[in-house]
Amino acid sequence: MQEAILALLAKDPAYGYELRRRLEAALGPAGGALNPGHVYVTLSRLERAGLVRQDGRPGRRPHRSRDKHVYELTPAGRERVATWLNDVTWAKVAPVEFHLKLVAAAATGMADPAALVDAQRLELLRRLRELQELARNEEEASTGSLLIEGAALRLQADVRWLEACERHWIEEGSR
Amino acid sequence: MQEAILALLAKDPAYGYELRRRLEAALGPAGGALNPGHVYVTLSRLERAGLVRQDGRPGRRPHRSRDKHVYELTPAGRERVATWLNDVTWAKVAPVEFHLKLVAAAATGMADPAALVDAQRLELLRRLRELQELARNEEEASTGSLLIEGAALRLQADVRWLEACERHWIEEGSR
DNA sequence: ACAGCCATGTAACTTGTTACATGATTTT
DNA sequence: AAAATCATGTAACAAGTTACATGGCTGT
Repeated sequence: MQEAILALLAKDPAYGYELRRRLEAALGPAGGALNPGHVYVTLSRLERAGLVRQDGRPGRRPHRSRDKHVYELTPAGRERVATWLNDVTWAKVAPVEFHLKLVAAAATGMADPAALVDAQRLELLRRLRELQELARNEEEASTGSLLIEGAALRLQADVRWLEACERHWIEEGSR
Repeated sequence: MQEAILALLAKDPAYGYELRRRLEAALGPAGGALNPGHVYVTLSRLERAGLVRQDGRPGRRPHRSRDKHVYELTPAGRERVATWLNDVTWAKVAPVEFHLKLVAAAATGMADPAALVDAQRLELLRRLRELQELARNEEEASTGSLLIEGAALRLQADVRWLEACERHWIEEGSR
């Protein structure tokens, strides 16, 4: 979130409500809803951290500008964006949670691993269809559709992984 | 984390340090290190929430048991585990962050999208090799190797997605 | 005796998240 | 005039994370 807002401000100064709109636009329909309060919380924290400041020029805009609080990056903020852009960190991608579920199900007998895999696959396929639906309403080569494709590729990988889980846990179970 | 600890306790009662070991064992080398303090923080929060309680039988173990705090699930905790097992929620999987980087790079000129994609691909391929290395040291059909495969499949999907990013942002840029 | 692992915890901080309150402006 | 949208924020809590402090036990 912090980086997202800094990135948007790197383009040009803006006030909170618009940041929220821009963020939703940048993420497209795959991004999901966004609590409006969150933006302001984040902005004030960024301000406290000295990465962002309130634009000093008040009363500048003649039209619909009453008490909008326009924020802009400080030099420190700009540097942070630059660092972020060049940082190749990639969030951990192991599907840890479901893996734990299978382990727990097998160890406790509280659920059947095969049933878990089945239910999960149905859910993932449902999500894939949902994404296809979203893609259909999105312009062909928009940045939003690119993000949708990223999500879809991962989901497909997860579906393939579920097959591996099945082989592992079912064949294990039937031995 | 909370669910992870509850899941482990569903198998049988345990004390903090052992939970940590079991968790690392369940996740295998792909899970990454785990701050020991975290387990205790989580346990005390779970206790406050009434999902976990300290085993009432003290001095039970004749051997190396001095002041180990053994925790077990409460009925509420057990129910929570059951709910968790049957919940097909799947964490959002869109590669949002890198997408934002590309948008920001293109909009601000602070970085070259093509360079970002290249650097990122190198990093992902490096991680893939790392995973292969881990898999080699792991038993053939262990649960740990299954998790590694899940991570690898996602990484491969991400690499393919980077190619889509390239097509999108590079061809866009050269027009 | 000493190193190293076993074992537990607390204080402090960061981030995400929600619920709620407030009021201006625009549209119908 | 009412409803919807624009716009800003605060209080409070939940969860992850780290740094640090403490002391017992075990093998050499």
